[in-house]
Amino acid sequence: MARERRRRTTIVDVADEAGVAASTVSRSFTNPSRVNAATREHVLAVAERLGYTPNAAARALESGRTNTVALVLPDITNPYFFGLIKGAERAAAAAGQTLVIGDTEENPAAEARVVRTLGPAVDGFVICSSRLPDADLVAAAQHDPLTLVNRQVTGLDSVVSDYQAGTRQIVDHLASLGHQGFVFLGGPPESWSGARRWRGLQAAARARGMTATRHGPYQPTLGGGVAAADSALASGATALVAHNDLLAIGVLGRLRERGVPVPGRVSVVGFDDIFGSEFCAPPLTTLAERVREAGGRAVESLLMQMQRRDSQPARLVLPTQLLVRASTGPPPP
Amino acid sequence: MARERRRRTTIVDVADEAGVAASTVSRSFTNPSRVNAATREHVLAVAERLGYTPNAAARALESGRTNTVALVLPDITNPYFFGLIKGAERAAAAAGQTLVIGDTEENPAAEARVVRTLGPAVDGFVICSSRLPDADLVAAAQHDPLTLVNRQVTGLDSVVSDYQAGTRQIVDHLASLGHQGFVFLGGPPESWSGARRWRGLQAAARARGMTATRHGPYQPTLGGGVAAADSALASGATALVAHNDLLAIGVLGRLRERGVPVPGRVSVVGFDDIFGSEFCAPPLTTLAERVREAGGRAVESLLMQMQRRDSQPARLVLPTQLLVRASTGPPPP
DNA sequence: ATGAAAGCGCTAACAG
DNA sequence: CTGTTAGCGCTTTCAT
Repeated sequence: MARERRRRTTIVDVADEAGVAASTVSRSFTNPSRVNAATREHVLAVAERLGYTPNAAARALESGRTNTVALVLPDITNPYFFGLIKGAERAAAAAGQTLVIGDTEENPAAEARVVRTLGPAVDGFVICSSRLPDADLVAAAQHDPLTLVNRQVTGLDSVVSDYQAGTRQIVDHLASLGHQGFVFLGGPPESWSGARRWRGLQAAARARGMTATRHGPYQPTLGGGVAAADSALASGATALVAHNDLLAIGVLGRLRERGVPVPGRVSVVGFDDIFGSEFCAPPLTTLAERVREAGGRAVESLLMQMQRRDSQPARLVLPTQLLVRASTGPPPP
Repeated sequence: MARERRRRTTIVDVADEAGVAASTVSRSFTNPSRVNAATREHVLAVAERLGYTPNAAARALESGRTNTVALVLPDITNPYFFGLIKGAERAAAAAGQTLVIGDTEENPAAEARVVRTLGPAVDGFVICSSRLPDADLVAAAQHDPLTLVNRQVTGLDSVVSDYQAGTRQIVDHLASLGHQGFVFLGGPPESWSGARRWRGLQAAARARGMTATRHGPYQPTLGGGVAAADSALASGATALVAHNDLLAIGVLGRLRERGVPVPGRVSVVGFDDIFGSEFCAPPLTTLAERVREAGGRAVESLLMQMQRRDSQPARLVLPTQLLVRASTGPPPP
């Protein structure tokens, strides 16, 4: 069965059919104010009738603007990023931009490659949880507008969560329940946000006179929860704060497996409020970030940056919110 | 603080620096066989030194190929699509293609718009769970290569799951536990896969001499589970098969809220094996689809289709697998 | 094997 | 307000 493909309608086809010059058609689309309203209406009608769609590649070639922004992140399937992606996608769509997503597989080399190859094809980058050294990020920003999420680098735009306040909320919560200390189940050592979380927890614990011990690093996955739970249990801790919800849910699973009551014997706190943390067993107490907003704001900041070039870098810090669910309670007597 | 941007290196820069013509540089990249090996090596070295990256837009303009494929789906944040996205992304990357994702917000008009505007910018489409009528899909395929996921239309490439076998597995499982019938909690009436699922369940039930009743339609979300659970409970059913896991998990939540033991009083089965279905309470028995493979195969089928144009449409049917977890058991005595 | 030249579809001066 | 004229960076004949 033959599937033929029609040649796509170009601006010239529309111009001929409408009896005007190609540039008038172009202006009718991109610069409506500089064309007679009646002419424009006619052109648009003809374009519509012919099924004309501007060719993005051609437009990009001339104007240099691709109307495409790239969202680069370590792993699309990590539920932490879902909201981020959606937020970025919405913001991009609202601004008439196409969003391409680059998955770096948690790999710095792949990340560098993605940024390099996508460079000429996009107007700018939103890079999340980058694994690249500061210098590389600064260098990349030389070529293309750039906004970081979950990372701050001097001179670059960024959107991060307020871990200082957030970790204090967690520690206050545990303290108010009567816990004397907690174990932090650490994630990857290179994780920028992991470091911030731990630092915040330490500071808040110190201020409260609580003990804070770090275990790990563990894989920030469900599977990582097994070792993390066992280690924490052996330490006799009454409260566990996990690097993220994925790990926390894994910990919960392991504890159930070992018949350890939560929160009767240990309380568990996570970070992120990912999909699933409300219906795992027991529902997880966690520090929610405004990930969706972060994604949206990052794109907006990027677009803004493209408008007025030389300005102060925008550093956004988003508030966090502690969701107290069923995985935390008083320590055992 | 001024952030300057360097002009990007072009093919001409490389040509000048290497002392050859631009066309030779071009050939060195895209047609290695038609250039002297030594020249090519030299050109490549110079390109590397200058940090040259081909401009995709310019390349697309001339060649017509954009090396970009679009993945169009109703909702990026729906966990059902995570694996699909990842699979598609991997397959695209492996083939040197960029993947852009179009979110249609479950909206046929938005879907049509996405397909139309993305058309000239991509080499082809993978459209998942399309809400568009067959005719529109066929029309779209006139312009661009197209592969459908979760949908079959005569003459078009498609990748779907084997619901016939899958639903039989579900029904056999329930029968083997001693259930005499079940209630199907339906999703959106327009859902192609929902219709297939129900049809398969009915057929399998008939073959087994079981009763199958459809309730709904319900929103295929966690929230939809409230009404679905209440309605099913009122009917006195001993087993519920939900339109998808999202709904099933919502049902589980509602049942717990009402103090109904699962599977003691009712068994619950879902579809999809989404993230979370293994750690909800109780872990969900569900029919797993090979979503990741589906995404990958769809992209591959698309790429294949772009090579040899007029051929038989490829219709792929992927096997499913019943994951028996803790939400199903014998009916109450 | 390589170079010169002609566009791809569109936008952006520059005239008129 | 609109048409003409150059290209954007690259690929692709067509010569050499």
